[in-house]
Amino acid sequence: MTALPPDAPEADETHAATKAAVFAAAERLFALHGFQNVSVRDITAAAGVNLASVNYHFGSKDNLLFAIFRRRTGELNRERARMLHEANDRHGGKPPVREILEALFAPPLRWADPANDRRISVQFIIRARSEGTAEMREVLQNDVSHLARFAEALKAARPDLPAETVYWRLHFCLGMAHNNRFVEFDRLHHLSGGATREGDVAALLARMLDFAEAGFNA
Amino acid sequence: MTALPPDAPEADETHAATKAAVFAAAERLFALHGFQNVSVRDITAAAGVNLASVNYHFGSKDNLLFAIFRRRTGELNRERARMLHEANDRHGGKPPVREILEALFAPPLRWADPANDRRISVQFIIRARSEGTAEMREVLQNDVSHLARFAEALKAARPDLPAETVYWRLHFCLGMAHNNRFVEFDRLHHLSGGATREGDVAALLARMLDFAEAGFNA
DNA sequence: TTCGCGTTCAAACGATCGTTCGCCTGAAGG
DNA sequence: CCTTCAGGCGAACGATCGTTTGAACGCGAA
Repeated sequence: MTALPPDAPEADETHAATKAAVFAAAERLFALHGFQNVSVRDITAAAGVNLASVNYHFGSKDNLLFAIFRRRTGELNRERARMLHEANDRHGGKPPVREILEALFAPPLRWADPANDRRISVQFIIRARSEGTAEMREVLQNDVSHLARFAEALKAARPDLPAETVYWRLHFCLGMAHNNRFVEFDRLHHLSGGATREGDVAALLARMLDFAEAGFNA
Repeated sequence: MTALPPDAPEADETHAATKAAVFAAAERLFALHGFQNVSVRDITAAAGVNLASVNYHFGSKDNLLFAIFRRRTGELNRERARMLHEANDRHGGKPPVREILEALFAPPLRWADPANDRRISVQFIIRARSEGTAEMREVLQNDVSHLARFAEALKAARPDLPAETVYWRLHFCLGMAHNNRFVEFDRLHHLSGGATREGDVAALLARMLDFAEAGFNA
């Protein structure tokens, strides 16, 4: 019997608590230990469900990772686009550089707040970007079309800059954003002798915007 | 076997060509596909040696990764320290921010030059930072003491800035440096429609320094 | 009740992994 | 000559992996 799992496309709000438990446990374990270092048995054990649940509800371990990545990146991109849209409305379609970069930096930073239950999702996304399988590059292509709106907004905010300069500086900003991992925070905390704390996300956002805005307007 | 002139820059005690072949093949495969995605059989097949060679010459697969990481990070840190030392000599012990950051950015960028045979080593280091095992954190601790010299130099160049601000901005600069992966370059190239090329490392270094210097002096 | 169906369960399968074992080669040293 | 031994070789071991199987369970509908 080739029983295919009932794959509801987006609104998979089925009554199966097992699927949600697997999803949550997998996201957490992947974010903490990496995709390859977490086995299906680890996931199902942490979720308190049967071993076969992963393949039943998601088809395969790769599909599970893909499903988590697709949902979280979709949520993140939507929130970024919403903030960019609001900045457009506030400034008649031509927001300044700082507010464009704020729409890029603020969503993942707010998620990374220790009081936010999405804190683990940011770590998952950042880690998935590094260990991305070839299957996830198609989502990254969609991510490119999403970033294009930020590039256009930045080019409109600084029409005097060459386009390739805008692209490179957007690349530098993305590097800053993707570097906000637990490991890097720990190293920074150890380097500074405890002077730096990432707990205050509002202060960290201001620091990032100060740095990135000045760099972009160099 | 008589001691033949070691054209390979490895400073190993043995004269076994097999060990060097394993080292080179493993570094290349790890950099391209990641640590977990490369098996010992892949390495030995690419090196044209026997399967048992890895465990004979390096003890284990983890030790092999560790040996490559230790050598490459040592070389990179030494070159960075040398450039920082030269900048100190040029400016009487108080070099400006831009030259400090150049000592941080230039070595891995020069290695990443397409004409440089160390190009793959930079990709290995960057990838190893992301997938680092717990065994490699001790090397990262040594890396912290290495970065401390850059932090001190930056604090001396900008004594008006709070120390924690210097640490955070150094963290941002490291994020910029660690983001120079093939995947990110490809995405940037695709986003800009081909307007950005990373081939000219001198131009890229200038772009990074323009951005980072302005951000640091914000 | 009986049936159908979605879901969960224990158990195993086949593949791949890192590692180890025993044996063979070939040159150095007496 | 024989001995020694580091290095290379094929073959296998034990473990773990993702996945599949077939039966059992729970429950609404007929």
